[in-house]
Parts: sequence; C-alpha cells; structure tokens
Amino acid sequence: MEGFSLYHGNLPLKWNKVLQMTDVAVQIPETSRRLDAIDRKILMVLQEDASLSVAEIGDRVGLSSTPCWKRIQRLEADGVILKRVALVDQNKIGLGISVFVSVESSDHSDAWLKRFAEAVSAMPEVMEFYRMAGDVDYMLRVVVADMQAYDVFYKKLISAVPLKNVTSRFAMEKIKSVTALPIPAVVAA
Amino acid sequence: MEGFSLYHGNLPLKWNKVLQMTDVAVQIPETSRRLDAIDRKILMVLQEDASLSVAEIGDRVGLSSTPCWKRIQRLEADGVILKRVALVDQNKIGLGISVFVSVESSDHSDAWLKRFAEAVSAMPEVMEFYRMAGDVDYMLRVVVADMQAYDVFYKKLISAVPLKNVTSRFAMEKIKSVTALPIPAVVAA
DNA sequence: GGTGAAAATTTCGAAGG
DNA sequence: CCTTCGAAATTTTCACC
Repeated sequence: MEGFSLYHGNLPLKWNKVLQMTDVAVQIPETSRRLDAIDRKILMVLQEDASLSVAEIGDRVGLSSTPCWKRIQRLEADGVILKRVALVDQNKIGLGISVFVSVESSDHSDAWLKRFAEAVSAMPEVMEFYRMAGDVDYMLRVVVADMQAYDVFYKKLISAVPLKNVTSRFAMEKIKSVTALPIPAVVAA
Repeated sequence: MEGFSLYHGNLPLKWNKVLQMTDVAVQIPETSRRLDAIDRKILMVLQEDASLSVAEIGDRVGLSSTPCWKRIQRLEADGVILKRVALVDQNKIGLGISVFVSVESSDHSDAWLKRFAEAVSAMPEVMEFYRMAGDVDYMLRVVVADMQAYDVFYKKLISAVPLKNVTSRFAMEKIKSVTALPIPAVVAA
C-alpha cells in the first residue's frame, strides 16, 4: 500500500502529474514548484525594480535571458508574482495624511462581517484592511488628502455598519514604507 | 513694490523661470507642473498595471503614444512615479504572518529617534514604519514567516533601543491590500 | 540551461494643426 | 499640447539545441 501514501499528508512536489496520469477529469491547478535560490533572487530583484530588462535581471541572478524569462513567466503563471505596478509619491499628489484605524465590532456574525468587509473594501481610501486577533477586531490603513477628507471617510465608515469602537491614529512622519517582502536569501533544505 | 510679492507666500506656478531670469546661481529644482486629468488617469492605470505598453495606456487615457510617453517620462522625472515594482504573494513565499506593532518610547530626544529610526528601518521584516501623533509613538507593520521568526524580530526590536511599551497585534486575515493610492478622478479648479 | 532570430516595444525626432 | 509618421535601438518571446 505504499503507493497510496503519495495521496496523503504532504503531497510530493509533482503530485499533479501523478494525478494527471490517472486521467482524472478534474481541474488540477498547476502546483508551483518550490522556489529555489535563483527564483528568490529574481523575486528580490523584481520587487525592487520591475523596469529592468530580462537580460539585466538574468545577469544579476547569473542566468542568460531565456531561462530567466522562463522562470519569470512561471512565477507569474503560478501567481507568485501577482502583478507589476507603478508606485506613486503620496505627497506629490496631495495625499498628505495616513491614518491607522482600529475597529471593534459589536456584531460577530458572518453576515455582519460580509457587509463590513464589502463596504470597507470598496472604499478607495483604505489601502490595507485586516481582521485581527485580540482586543482590536479590524485594522485599517487609510490615506486621504486632508482632515476634511478624513472626516468624510470616517462618517462613511461609521455609517456603513454598526461598530462598537473606532480609534483613529494619525501618522506624523513616514519613516519607512516598502512593498518588497523580506525574502530569505538562503533556504534551509 | 508689487513685483516682490512674486517671491512671497504662494509662489506662482513658474516661479523657477522667474528666478532663472534673474541669473541667480543656485540649483533650482524643476517644479512639477500641476497634474491634469490625463496625468491622473495615467497614474491610475500605472498603479494597477505597469506592464502595459505605452500605446495601450494611451488608448485608455485618450492619447496617442507620443504624448502619453512624454507624460510618463515627465511623471518619472518629477518623482511622481517613484518606481515600478513586482508585487509578490506573501503566502506563496511562506510569509504567513502580518503584525501591527505599536511602540511607546521612553525617550523623546533627537538622538534616540535617530537611533531607533535607523535600527528599525534596517530590519527587512518591517514593511511600514510611521511616527504617530497621540498615545502611540510609532506604528509598524511587520511580515514574518512564523511565530518563531516573530519572536526573533521582537527580541531584535526591544534590544535595539530602550522602549517603554510594545504592543503586537496579529492579523488573522488580509481582507484588502493595495498599493494604488486613491487618486481623485476629478479635480476642482 | 543556452543560442539565435523574428516580432513587438520603446524611444525619440520631425512636420504640422 | 496634440497627432501622425517614421525609424533605430532595445526587449520580448519562442523554436530549437
């Protein structure tokens, strides 16, 4: 019965291929191969500068263009790379205020959460929105032009669904802000 | 004396040209022209997808390639567009934990702030780091692989400089997370 | 993983409304 | 400031080893 162990617990890296060989007629998402050191390097580079040419990225990670390009394609297909975006200077477009908002809810039902999540997600001022463990139920990072705009946002927030408590903390100075995730340079095998 | 009013209070849009005509031998940074509706559209598009071709962006904002390209060049030169980056899926690279950390400092001197800011900025786990107004002095958003990694970070943090209070709040679910700033579609003249 | 080459884009300059 | 028309340089993309 050892063969069956392939289908339990930790699936082997290429379990999808195994399943495909059985002609199962279900949609099998391509599992992403474990990222090796070069993939991680590519991600580190692209997280800092996505305007580089494939050849330049290849140079930096020690690969020629084609294999580098293929890895990038795979990382995108696997959803490891979500998208490429331009980062804009908040102050240069007049969005001077960042606010961290802590929310405590009065209602913990699924229906309430659904309504709250949809309402808050739809607000463009909300750049991050997490459900939390502990004393605070939700945490938001909000960006607005000025206090008047924040007041508009605040009223929108508290009128969307019933809330027990809302605490707004205003940022005076942005000391660090990055989009690059801390990818460990070396991976223990 | 009306001429002198040009050099006081709200400077006119092209004050740098005015100063240049006086042959002042100082470095005068090119002021960025106020962003018009098309510039804002370009920024909105590029904040969502920086992999589009200039021609495609031009189509979406109602411009042919050349002027669209020139505007993008200018937005980059002016620093409105900071850079282009790839966004990576946090979970796909094993970084499962997001933590919001509130810090109260015991020391409010410049020297302390400098040391603290440098130490925290150097930590790759810290993705955002703000100095706050009010009860909390600093707010951090930290990303780590697991609790053990968070413990390592936490010990690093509290041993870097003396702190009065540190509160860690753990995220259970990321409901929304965007890098696109909320650029108002229409601007009042 | 590498080479090479076709196809597509980028990057500008020029002429004109 | 926009449009269209090039056209060279660069990059992307892919067939093949």
